[in-house]
Amino acid sequence: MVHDDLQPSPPAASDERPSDPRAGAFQGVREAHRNELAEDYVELIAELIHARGEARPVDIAAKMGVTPPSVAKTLDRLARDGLITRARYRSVFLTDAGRALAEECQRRHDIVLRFLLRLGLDAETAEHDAEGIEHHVSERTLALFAAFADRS
Amino acid sequence: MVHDDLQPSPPAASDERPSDPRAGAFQGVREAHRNELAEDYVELIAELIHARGEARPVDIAAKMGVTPPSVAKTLDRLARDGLITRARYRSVFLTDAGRALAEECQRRHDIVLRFLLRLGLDAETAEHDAEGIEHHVSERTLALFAAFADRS
DNA sequence: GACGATTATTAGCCTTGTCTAATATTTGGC
DNA sequence: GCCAAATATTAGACAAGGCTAATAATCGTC
Ligand SMILES: [Mn+2]
Ligand SMILES: [Mn+2]
Ligand SMILES: [Mn+2]
Ligand SMILES: [Mn+2]
Repeated sequence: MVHDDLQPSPPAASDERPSDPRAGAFQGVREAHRNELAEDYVELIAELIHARGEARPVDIAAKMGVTPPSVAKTLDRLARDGLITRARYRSVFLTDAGRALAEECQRRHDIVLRFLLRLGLDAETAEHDAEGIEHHVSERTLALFAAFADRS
Repeated sequence: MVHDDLQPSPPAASDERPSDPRAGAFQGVREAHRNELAEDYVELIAELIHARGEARPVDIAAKMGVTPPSVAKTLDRLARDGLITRARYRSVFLTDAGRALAEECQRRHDIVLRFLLRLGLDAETAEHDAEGIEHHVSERTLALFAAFADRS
């Protein structure tokens, strides 16, 4: 027996837990939530820079509905992750990676929003729901949303 | 000057931050995320009880894709919040409140899922996206989803 | 250019939600 | 009924993300 493996192990599957099919969906949601705050921040920062020429913590705090210290801590994480650059007491800038992410998020946000409006939702509810839904829409779903939003 | 108020304060608004209109959307998303895990758990517990007669931590862990200790800690919070009852080393039961929440979540999950399928999405992606989207769908949006899913 | 108001940061606290390692309990097979 | 395997719990670590209070820096105005 040259290489009698003896493991009746399930068909490989590197290092996951038993992984009920359902588990994959929940893991995907947790993954989305890990990226969510960064996505909303870079998107907002891009908008502030576009609208006012700069993104200041005080404005980020007002738009996000959190306190300035919460913004400071989050910005530190974004800088650590290479999405922004910042100097003490100065406004915030996007790195190339941050700008790329922001554009991707803006595109996705826009599609989801237009989709909800097209479905017949009022503007305020559409914006409210889009802010959460956008992070849980696969590329495949996004394509269907876009097609529906743009249908004649 | 009997009662010269001197506060040019904004039109009341109890105790919120300056609250850009946008901030409300983000606050709503944060609120949804605070309820999310409880919702997924009670929904899953209800399903396990229906399918197998009981909800055991080991099965919850497999379906959620997390470790048993994570389940244990979450179940403690659910018990603290009055959604389940449990005895050590025994399976888990829903309270009336937990059962009510589970039914509400099942209804919502089902509508979102049927909507995505109706839109043309494959089953696996639909289930994946629905697991996240369901927590960010207002009652108003849900009604539109249901109408679309059930349209002739 | 000094000074008060605004803005930013720091320090420190708290909860949630994940994990691993160790321990306790239950259960099924003999 | 015993014992090993399966299951559950506990202990403890850690990161994220929110907060308040205190401090530091900047800015606008005179
Ligand atoms: Mn968002
Ligand atoms: Mn879910
Ligand atoms: Mn669900
Ligand atoms: Mn979410």
